[in-house]
Amino acid sequence: MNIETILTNSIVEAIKSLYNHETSPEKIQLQKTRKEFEGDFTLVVFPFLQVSRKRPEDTAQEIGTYLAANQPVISSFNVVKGFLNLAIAPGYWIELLQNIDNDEKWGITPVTEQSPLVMVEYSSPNTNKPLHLGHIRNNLLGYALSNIIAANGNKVVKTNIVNDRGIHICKSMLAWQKWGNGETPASSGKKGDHLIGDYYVAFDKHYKAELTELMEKGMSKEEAEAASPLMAEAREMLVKWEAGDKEVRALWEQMNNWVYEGFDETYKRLGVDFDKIYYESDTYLVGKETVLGGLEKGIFYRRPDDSVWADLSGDGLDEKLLLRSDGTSVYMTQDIGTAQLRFRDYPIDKMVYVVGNEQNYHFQVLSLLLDKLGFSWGKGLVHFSYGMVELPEGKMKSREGTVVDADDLMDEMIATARETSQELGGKLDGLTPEEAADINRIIGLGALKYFMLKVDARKNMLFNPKESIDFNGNTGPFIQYTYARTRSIERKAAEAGFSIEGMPTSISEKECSIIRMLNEFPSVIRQAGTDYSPSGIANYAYELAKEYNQFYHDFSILREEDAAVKSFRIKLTRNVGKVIKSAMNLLGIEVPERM
RNA sequence: GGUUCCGUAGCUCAGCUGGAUAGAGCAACGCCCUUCUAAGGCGUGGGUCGAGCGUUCGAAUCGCUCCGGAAUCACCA
Repeated sequence: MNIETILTNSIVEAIKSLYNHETSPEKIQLQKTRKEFEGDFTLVVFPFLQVSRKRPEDTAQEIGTYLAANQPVISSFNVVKGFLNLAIAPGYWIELLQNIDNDEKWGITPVTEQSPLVMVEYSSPNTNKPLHLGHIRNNLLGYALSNIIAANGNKVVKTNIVNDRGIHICKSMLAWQKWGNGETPASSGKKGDHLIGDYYVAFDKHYKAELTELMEKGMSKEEAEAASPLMAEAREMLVKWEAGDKEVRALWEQMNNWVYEGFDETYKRLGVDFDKIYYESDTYLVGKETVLGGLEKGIFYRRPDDSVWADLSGDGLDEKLLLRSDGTSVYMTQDIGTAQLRFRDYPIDKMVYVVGNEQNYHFQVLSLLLDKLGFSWGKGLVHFSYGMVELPEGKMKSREGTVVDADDLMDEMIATARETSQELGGKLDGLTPEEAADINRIIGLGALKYFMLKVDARKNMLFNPKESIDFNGNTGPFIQYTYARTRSIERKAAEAGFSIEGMPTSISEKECSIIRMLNEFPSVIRQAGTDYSPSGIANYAYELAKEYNQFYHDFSILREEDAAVKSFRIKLTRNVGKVIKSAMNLLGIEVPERM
């Protein structure tokens, strides 16, 4: 049984015995004792003053005396104002460490046949430009979230909806036809997604030039936009695409495939993956059917101009367009279609959408619409809404060239890790160039990933490419470094043929504190699964690493004379490593064996 | 204007189901490598937790009002 549960039960018992009053375990406020006080757990006694009818100090003293006499796990206690600090007997901590050591998957809830199925959608790129910094946050959050949900005993299906159709991709296609001279990823050496992105930019450049020209001839901006031949061509291409024009479709497929090859490379490098990918070109028609079905059932209504709408005023929202007057789909319709397909493919119990907070309203509406259409998980869908990544200059704007490209950023991170390794000197001696490169990759990406994941996902975050990423302090590399140390200790203990001989009779406060942290891990995972909070795991990993580094600095482990103490410390080290690795795995951050 | 979210140290962020003197890291300054990894450890300085009112034994945390910032309210996706 969990130590906190044991204490809580004893406290309930104490209150009953001392004051003849029944309390429920939820009312017991038990917290970690703060560093400046002595003890492991602290009971706040203020809530019991009413039943004890005594001063806070006296009440705490009474409860403490009772607990010390009746609960063998408690070795001593002290009272500060209304706070009862309880110290746990070393023997119990030692036993706890043993239990943790015996559990290979400490904190992870196994998945069974009966486990609910949670589908997590993330990434959701457009196929007209490469992934950027915002996508990185999305991908890392989505992947980490999937791991956390799985660790809480759910079946997880990771999914990606690719926005592969629409005017945006037509723009790239048109530009490529006009100015591409048949350029391919192979001929140019460019990644496919970057190649297509370049043509998207080229379209915009020519379009802008065209507008300027038209406006110089005296047109207003609106008139120029309407008259632009380039835009007209793009729209015409979209119409052809919708009509299934062979030539357009062939070009579309070829260009999209280039993009997918590029995306795959980026995803692989980022360390994220998907179980099932959906394409909007497959789902948008299904969405239209579903909406028309809803229209027949009277869930939606048709306006005189033939457009189809949902009236959500009963739910405190506005009316929402679902099909344009020309019968074509809008964004919402496509999401409904995607939901429909997914529901056919999987027995979904819960759906999680990892999408930026600019779409909060969209998902509020989607939830209501899906519910009205009869999807059991519609009402309970989770929009995991994350904040924007901002640059020192403000928001990223592709037109102004202030986007931070995902591939470039990863390159830079790895290069920085390499430079730092070299500066520190001797770090990667004795390794092959391949091994060293791999460690630099792990560290560089670890820094990036941890930086993105440690902050509360809901909040907008600031990313300063020059200053934000550091390798010291509260960073991924610090945690990785701590892990590498634990592995080094383990290796050396193994080389020395060290065997476990007995257990110490007393342990230091720092050691108690570390075990208390290891003991917390399952509830940290549970909490992160409840709040959908990767940052909770990240901050925990940092705290644990910091605690261990202090311990490492102050205590000798391998040079300890007493065999029992030594084996205890090695075991502690091993489990710190195990938990750090597990936490980092949940976040999708690799951890190096040495660095 | 309506709705939602955010405001904590110079900077980046924790802490938020109410609990002790509000914590880290970065940046600045000062110590510690003959020791299992110094990507480390120790120390110093730095705060009216946006403002005010309320709830109570107790508020960064809960409620209300205001001030600042962001997102959204499209026959765009």
